[in-house]
Amino acid sequence: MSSETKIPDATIERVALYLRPLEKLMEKRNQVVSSEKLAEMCKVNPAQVRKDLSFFGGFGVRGVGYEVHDLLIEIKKILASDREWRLGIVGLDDMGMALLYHKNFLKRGYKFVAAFDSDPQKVGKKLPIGLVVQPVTKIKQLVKDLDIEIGVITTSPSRAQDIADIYFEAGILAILNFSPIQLRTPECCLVQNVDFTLNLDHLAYKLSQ
Amino acid sequence: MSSETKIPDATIERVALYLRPLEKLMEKRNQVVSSEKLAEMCKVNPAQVRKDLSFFGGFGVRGVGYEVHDLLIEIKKILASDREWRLGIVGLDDMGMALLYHKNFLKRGYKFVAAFDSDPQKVGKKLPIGLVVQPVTKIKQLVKDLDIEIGVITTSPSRAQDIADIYFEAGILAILNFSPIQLRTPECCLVQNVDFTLNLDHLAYKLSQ
DNA sequence: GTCAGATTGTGAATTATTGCACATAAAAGG
DNA sequence: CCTTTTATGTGCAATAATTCACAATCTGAC
Ligand SMILES: NC(=O)c1ccc[n+]([C@@H]2O[C@H](COP(=O)([O-])OP(=O)(O)OC[C@H]3O[C@@H](n4cnc5c(N)ncnc54)[C@H](O)[C@@H]3O)[C@@H](O)[C@H]2O)c1
Ligand SMILES: NC(=O)c1ccc[n+]([C@@H]2O[C@H](COP(=O)([O-])OP(=O)(O)OC[C@H]3O[C@@H](n4cnc5c(N)ncnc54)[C@H](O)[C@@H]3O)[C@@H](O)[C@H]2O)c1
Repeated sequence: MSSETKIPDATIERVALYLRPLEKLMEKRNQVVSSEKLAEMCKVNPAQVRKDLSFFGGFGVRGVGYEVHDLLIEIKKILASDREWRLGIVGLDDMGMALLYHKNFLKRGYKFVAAFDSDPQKVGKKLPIGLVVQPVTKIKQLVKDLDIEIGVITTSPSRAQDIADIYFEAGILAILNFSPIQLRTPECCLVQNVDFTLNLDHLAYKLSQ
Repeated sequence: MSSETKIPDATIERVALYLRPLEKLMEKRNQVVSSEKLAEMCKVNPAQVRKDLSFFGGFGVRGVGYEVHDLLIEIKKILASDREWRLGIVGLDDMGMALLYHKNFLKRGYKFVAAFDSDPQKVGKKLPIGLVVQPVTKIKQLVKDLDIEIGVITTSPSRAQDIADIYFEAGILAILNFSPIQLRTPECCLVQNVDFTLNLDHLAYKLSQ
C-alpha cells in the first residue's frame, strides 16, 4: 500500500499508541511481536494493527510477526519522532512546571529550549533543568534564534489567545494548548488541545449509564 | 429521536466539548446561540451540532436557535456532570499536585476528597486545599468511607498497575490514568488514559507532512 | 524437500459517522 | 393574517473506519 493514500487520523493516533508497548517489549528483550500480541497490549483489534502498519509498508514477516526493534524505528520514522523537536513553553505555574520538569519528553525527543512567563518575579530565575525564565516579550526573538517548532501554552485561559498570536507571528506552526479555550488560529497552523475535564466528563457519562 | 438509540462515542465527546463555548456565551450574556455559531466556536459542522443534540431531544427552537442557559443545563444533565463527582488521587509529585491545586475541576463538579502517596515524608502533610496526605494503605478504606467514584493515577509508571488494582479492589469503576502504561483492568471498569506525548507525536507527524 | 503451523497483508463486507438538503416551525414585519 | 426570514430536526446519501476472512508466504521439523 505504502505512501500517497490518505492516511486516516485515527491510524496516526494508534500508530503513536503502539510505541509504548514496543518500548516495553524492547526492555523485556522480546525480539519479535505478533499483531495479536501488540493488539492485546493496546486493546485494539489485531487486523487493525496490521492494516495501520500496512499503510506505511510491509514491516512484518508472514508466519513470524514484526521485529520489535525495527518496528519501533519505523514508527518513529513515520511519526517524524526519530529526531529532536524543540519546544517553547509559556506559563510557568504548576502545570507548566510539571511539564518542564518531566523527563520523559526528552526521552522521546521533545526538548524544552525556552520557558517564558510574564511574571517579573519569575523572569530571570534559573530553572533546575538549566533554562532561565524569559519574559514573554522575548518570545518572538527566541522562537527564531532557538528554532522553536512547537509552542506549548500553559498560561491562564485569559492570556492564552494573546500568547498563541505571538507564537504564530513568530512563525510557529504547531501549538499544544493546555488552557481550556478554543484558540483562533491561521489556516496553516496546527493546534492540539488538552483538556482533562473532557476525560472526566466522559467517565462521568459512562458511569451514569 | 430521544433515548435508547445507541449514541456514538464521538457524539459524547463533542457534546462535552460544547460546554466551554456555552460557558463563554453565558459570561458574555448571550441568551441564544445557533448551531452555526456554536459549530464555529468548536470547529465542527453545524449539522453535526444539531444531530448530536437531537440524540438527546429537541432543545432548540426553529428559526431561533438554542437557549444558552438551558442547553448548558441539558448537556450537563446528559453527561451526568450536573452533580458532584468525588475523586481520589494517588501520586503527589508535580503532576498530581498541579491537578489537586487546579480550581477548575471543582467548578465543574469534580472534587478531590482524598490524596494518597507512598512517600512517608509526604504522608500526614496538610495540603492548602484542606486535605491531609494519606498513605496508600488507606486507599481501600477511604474509597469506601468517602464514596470515591473516580480514581486518578499520577504515580510513576512502575506503580500505576498496583494502584489501579487497589482501586479496583476497593470497588472503583473509573480511572483517569496519567502514567504512560496500558492498565490491565476488569471488564466492568472504565479507564481514560492521558498521554501528552501522543499529542506531541501527532503534531510532529503533521508538521513533517 | 515437503508438509504443518504460524501469522502477515489486503480485498471485500460490515458497521459507523458525517454532512447535505429540505420539510418544518417559529418570529418579525408589514 | 399573510409573507419572508431564519434556523432547527432528520431522512438519506456519501464517506470513512473497522473487522472479517483468506490467500500468500515464511519457518522449522522431519
Ligand atoms: N509531569 C508531566 O508533565 C507528566 C506528563 C505526562 C505524564 N506524566 C506522568 O504522570 C506521572 C507523574 O508525573 P510527575 O511529573 O508527577 O512525576 P515525575 O515522575 O515526572 O517526577 C516528579 C518529580 O520527581 C523528580 N523525579 C523523577 N524521577 C525521580 C526519581 N527516580 N527519584 C527522585 N526524584 C525523581 C522529577 O525531577 C520531578 O521533579 C508519571 O507516571 C508520569 O509519567 C507526567
Ligand atoms: N493544573 C492543572 O491540573 C490543569 C488542568 C487542566 C488545565 N489546566 C490549565 O493549564 C493552565 C495553567 O494551569 P496551572 O495549574 O499552571 O495554573 P492555575 O491557573 O490552575 O493556577 C496555578 C497556581 O496559581 C494559583 N492561582 C490560581 N489562580 C490564581 C490567581 N487568580 N491569583 C493567584 N494565584 C492563583 C493556584 O492556586 C495554583 O497554585 C490554565 O489555563 C489551566 O486552566 C491546568
